Amino acid sequence: MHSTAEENYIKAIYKLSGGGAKAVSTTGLSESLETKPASVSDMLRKLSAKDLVHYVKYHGVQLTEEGRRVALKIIRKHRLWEVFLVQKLHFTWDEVHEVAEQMEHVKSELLIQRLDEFLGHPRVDPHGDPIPTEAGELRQEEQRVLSSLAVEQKGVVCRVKDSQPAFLQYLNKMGIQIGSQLQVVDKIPYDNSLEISIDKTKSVILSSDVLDKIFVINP
Amino acid sequence: MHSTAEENYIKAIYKLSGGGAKAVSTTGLSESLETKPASVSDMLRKLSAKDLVHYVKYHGVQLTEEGRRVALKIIRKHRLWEVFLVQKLHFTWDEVHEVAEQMEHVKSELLIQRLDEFLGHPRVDPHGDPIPTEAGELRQEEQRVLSSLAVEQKGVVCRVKDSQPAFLQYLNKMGIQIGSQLQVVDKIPYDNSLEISIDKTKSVILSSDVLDKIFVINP
DNA sequence: ATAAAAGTTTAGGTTTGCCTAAATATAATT
DNA sequence: AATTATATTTAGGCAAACCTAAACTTTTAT
Repeated sequence: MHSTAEENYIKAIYKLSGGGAKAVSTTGLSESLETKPASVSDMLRKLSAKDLVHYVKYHGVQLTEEGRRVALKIIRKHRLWEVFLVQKLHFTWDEVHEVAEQMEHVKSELLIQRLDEFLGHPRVDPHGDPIPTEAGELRQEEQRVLSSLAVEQKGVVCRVKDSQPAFLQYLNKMGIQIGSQLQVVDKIPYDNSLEISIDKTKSVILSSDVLDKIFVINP
Repeated sequence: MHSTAEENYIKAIYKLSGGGAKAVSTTGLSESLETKPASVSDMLRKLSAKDLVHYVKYHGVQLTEEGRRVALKIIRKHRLWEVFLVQKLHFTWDEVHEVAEQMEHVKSELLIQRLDEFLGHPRVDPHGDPIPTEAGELRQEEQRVLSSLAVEQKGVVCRVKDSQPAFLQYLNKMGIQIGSQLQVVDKIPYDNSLEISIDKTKSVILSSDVLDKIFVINP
């Protein structure tokens, strides 16, 4: 098994490299992890010995296939815990990160399987980022603007375009958050507003201004 | 804040001393923590410097008031997570410990507050052990053997004495688990068996053997 | 093309938490 | 009371993960 420190390096490399694609610099990592470059060099040598990264001195690191697998596992755990914290314990978006950062290192396959089940196999975290599958795949969902849905069509909120407090508060009042299950009930042709049902419980009318700012994926 | 290792020592001292009462030996701790006695001596010096324990060389340790406070906080976290794992994620009694052992070290006041709320402020963990309050108090519920209840009396199952699979499966079949609400319906003097109603729905006859292994607290 | 600047690695050191082996204190036995 | 046995501590080391300072590469700018 890997140490917490190792896991944090792997995760940081994954993020900085944009999913394991490009190589990452020592300084970049040291800034991201808030450690000194010398410490990073140290750790990269160790990770390289474990074949979690390809490391060429003075020329940066990249994740190996195995490293990428490990990264996705950690990210899966992190995002599932974020969903738990927001949906079940009513944390706000800004409160979750620090705690999820700790929970992601708890070791138990069964725990994550059961948590995933308990949460209803969510596909995005509270920030709208996709949750890797158990198999370690990061399926990129096709995102659509809510305004583009036809009557009867469904979608799960995955992203909002406007992050101003006023807008977020409005969504909150409506009962809409990332992960909410929406369905178009009716279309009002006069002003292109839509009647939307939220989580199969209540329904509201949203103006086309608002509809243009909400993105959904297929349920 | 305290390290995971420190927290584990504090918890072990608490447990071995029976709640912080008596002093605990180096060897006792080393066995309980699966480390060598020399390592324990080492750590005790450190904990003593932090005033978490009273440590007199060659004569054992005891928790200070502060140490006891810390211990109860950890135990509270551990037991709340156990409740979560069993009640929400459907872990079995034997699967919870290892995982709760890791989760108890996650640092966040808010997390524990919210978890407690989410679980409905449970008073005992899945093994029937009491959960310390947020204030750090261990209210000791009076536990009674089920066999000691008179006709009409009620109780909530808080623990069972026998943890062999056969017995647990039997209870499961009967529909009895920790938290079940029981009431004595009738007494059969011939063999001291009792007719017990379970969660106000059905009722069964339990032999005195079984009755002696089930403990309840006042509802 | 070469010197200066920036980035990276190595060398040597620290702390935490563990280890073994040796020394010392306490307890048990004769 | 003296000796043996057991428990505990001290001394010296090791690995992980960090640090600073110095050495070395690569890049940039003259």
